[in-house]
Amino acid sequence: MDISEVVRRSGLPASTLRYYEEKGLIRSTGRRGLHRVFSPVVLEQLALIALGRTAGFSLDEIQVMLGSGGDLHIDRQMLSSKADELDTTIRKLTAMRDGLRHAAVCSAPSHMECPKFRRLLNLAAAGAIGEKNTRNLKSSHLKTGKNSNK
Amino acid sequence: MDISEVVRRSGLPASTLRYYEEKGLIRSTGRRGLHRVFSPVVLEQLALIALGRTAGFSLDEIQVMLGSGGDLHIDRQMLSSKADELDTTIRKLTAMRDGLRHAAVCSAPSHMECPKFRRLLNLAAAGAIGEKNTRNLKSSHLKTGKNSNK
DNA sequence: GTACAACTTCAAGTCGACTTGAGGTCAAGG
DNA sequence: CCTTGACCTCAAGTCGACTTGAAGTTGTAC
Repeated sequence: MDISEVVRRSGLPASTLRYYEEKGLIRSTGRRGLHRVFSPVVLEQLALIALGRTAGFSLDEIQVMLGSGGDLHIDRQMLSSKADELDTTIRKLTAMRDGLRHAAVCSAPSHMECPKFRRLLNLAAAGAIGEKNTRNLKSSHLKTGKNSNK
Repeated sequence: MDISEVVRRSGLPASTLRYYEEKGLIRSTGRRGLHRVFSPVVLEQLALIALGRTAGFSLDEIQVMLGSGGDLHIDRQMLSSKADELDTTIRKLTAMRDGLRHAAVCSAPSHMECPKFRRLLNLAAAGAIGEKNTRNLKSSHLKTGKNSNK
């Protein structure tokens, strides 16, 4: 497969594939002239990378999991702790979602006067302010506007 | 209150407070000499900002909500749609968590041979690759290491 | 055989939310 | 009055994951 086919089948832009290769996350099996040649295996690896990214792993962490050998060696302990982290995140987001949901239909004249909203506020203050972890928890959903256009 | 008290009570560094002021998210009520003076109201606003950040709003979005007036005017529709986005995120993370959880205890010799893991992989491939939104969903939990230390 | 779209490399730019550093000012305690 | 440390400003740097652009090369269809 040449790069354009990988692009087609993975949905990732060529620049990303080159970037991943440069980082050592994937490998092209050779060159036809200058052009990279990929084995279909790369598609599976890309799916794995996507999986990892979605789970919140950084590319560096993923690189470790993929190992330099062909097949992955994933530390089960790491999986477990990552799952726990995810769980914490999920709990937070759930509280947030419920709070937002309520605020959207709350009858209080101002959100500030709604006890539930204030409770949510405290939760946020305790969670995001004043602690050392838990910062940088973004999840910017469909924020790709500028990227995917041009 | 001077800035050091806001720092103490909010847990945010002074640089962040100055940054927020520069961005128009908070306001100092005056100066004592060069030094900023804040009203206690700012603490409530900071909690609100933290809330918004945790829910996945950008600072720009939050700025709109806080309005230039003192009290917030939050679009209920926006809350609702943000809640929906959160919900989608939560669902994804939940699937991911369960998959990881399983992979951590799976008896298959390699993860690749576990049907559940492969299903997760497909899920990730469908979700993160090949679609236009849903990228950039990080949630880097306790990834503040470098920040909070120095 | 030649045009040209598709590939290549490498350096630099982008985005958001801050942080860091240099260099300067000043309110308050002794 | 004078020191000092907390505060100030402004420009530049950081981090991760890519993207963009310029400039060059080349497989392939005609």
